[in-house]
Amino acid sequence: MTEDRLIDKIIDVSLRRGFICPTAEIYGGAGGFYDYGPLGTLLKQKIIDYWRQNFVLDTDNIFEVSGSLLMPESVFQASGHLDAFDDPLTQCSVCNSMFRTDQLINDAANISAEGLSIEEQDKLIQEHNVKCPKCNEDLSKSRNFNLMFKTEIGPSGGYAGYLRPETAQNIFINFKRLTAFMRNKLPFGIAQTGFSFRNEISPRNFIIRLRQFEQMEIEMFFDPDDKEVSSPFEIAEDLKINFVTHEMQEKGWEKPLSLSLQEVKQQNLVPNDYLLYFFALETEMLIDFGVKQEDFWFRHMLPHETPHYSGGNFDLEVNLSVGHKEIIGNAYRRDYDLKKHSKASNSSFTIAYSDGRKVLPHVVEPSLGVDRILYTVLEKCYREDDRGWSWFQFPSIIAPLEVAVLPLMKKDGLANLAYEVHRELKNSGYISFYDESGKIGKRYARADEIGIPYCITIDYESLKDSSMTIRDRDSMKQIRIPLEDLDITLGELMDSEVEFEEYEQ
RNA sequence: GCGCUAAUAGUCUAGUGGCUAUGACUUCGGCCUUCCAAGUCGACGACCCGGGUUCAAUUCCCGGUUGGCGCACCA
Repeated sequence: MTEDRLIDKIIDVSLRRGFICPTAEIYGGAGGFYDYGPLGTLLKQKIIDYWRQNFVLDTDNIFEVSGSLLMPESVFQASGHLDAFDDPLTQCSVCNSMFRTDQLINDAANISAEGLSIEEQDKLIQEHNVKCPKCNEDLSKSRNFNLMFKTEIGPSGGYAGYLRPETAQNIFINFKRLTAFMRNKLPFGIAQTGFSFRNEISPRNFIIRLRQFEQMEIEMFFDPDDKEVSSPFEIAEDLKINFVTHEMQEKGWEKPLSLSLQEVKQQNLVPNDYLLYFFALETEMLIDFGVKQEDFWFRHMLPHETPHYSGGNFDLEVNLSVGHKEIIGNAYRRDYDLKKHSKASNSSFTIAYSDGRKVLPHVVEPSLGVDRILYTVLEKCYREDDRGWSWFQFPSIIAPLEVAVLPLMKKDGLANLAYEVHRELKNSGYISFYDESGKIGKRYARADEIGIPYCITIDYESLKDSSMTIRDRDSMKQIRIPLEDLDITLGELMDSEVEFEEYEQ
């Protein structure tokens, strides 16, 4: 058991306790698709709620929208996804290795095959006698592999549609409506959460690489001449973040730099201050979710890792048991998307100032992977002892179930009173769970395993004076409080306004 | 997508060309029980899918699906 990899333990408890399971499992499943069960859904909802509150609602100039998952081909023609996601692949006839045709041509003949048709590319392979780089044998005819899911809209069949490969495009194509709503004033942000789809060649690692995944994104539009954030966006200059520069990657690095946002700014490590604004929110979010700061960093992506139009991409990477994984991408997309859609749709996306100056906004995009963040939380909150028992040390703010109400025993009216308390907690808005089966110790363990932070126990003293105990998951200690204080005390504990130890006397 | 490998209750696992396919834990019900999974009685629950060989396939063969590892891919 202890030899198991951490991810296997996470999968095991996910299946057993209703967090996550494979989609269509009884029919053999489908690679890259997972369903969220009761606890997984609650946990995911809490993650999204946190993002909505802290990234969107707490800021004046950011609003959330909700766009279609399926959109017509013209959108992706304009966005570039149809070309960029459509890779011609060729295969060696002997060793069966797969290669991207355009890259082979580029490597072997030093010709850019970008934009050429698949037939033209195969012709170039023949003309230049390009062979398999591994075993020098003949290559098969190329075939296209498109990472987007295609379907048809309507009954006639002539109107192609695609599932969106990122949430962002909804926002760019609605830009005129959105600027009107924002009364043509920069800066502003448009947020969106929802599913995106990519037909990945090889999904791996549970919910780390999925074919259907959920994103939380903001497109932050600003005047490119105005690199510093303006009100109401303020930067927590003293906040320290972990950062990996281009230079460090060239030399080889072991530990990221710990820099204050002010230092990052002074050293010109990022192209604009909006990135810093989101670095701060992302760092605070992960810490609030129970991830230690030493376990994640922002890495300035190398030029070959970013699209040509990027003004700089900064991945938030986490040190997970399955390797260093990107769970958040911060992309400075400049005006690439607006420019493309403006041209393709023949509409103007510029914003005019009163002095007559016109500007096409630039955009910074913090793109948060919900599933990857959720997996990170599961892994970083997972605890086990030498008996092999495990539990999740979820911070209250994301615990799927917030409180369990347990009668010490079922008999003597303890169960009835406990159930009443449970109903009252539900009425007060807590996500409360009632459990009366078996023994009290077993029920504590069951509650711990799924990370319930507090258990309310109803005992014989409760029958006399309506008092009850609150048990803290992490210390296993208990305090006794009167019924009338339960709501407030629990609320203070959940909000971390008061530490559990302070209630002990 | 390629190569290697695996697939038996919710989880982990034993085993077999042939009666009714092990065991543990979990779950549910009962008894016991005045605070941290270990007492007791009982119950539910499985051979990944399709084809082939065979009198008979969970077992052997072929194909597929899914997972793991490696390669490739990841604008």
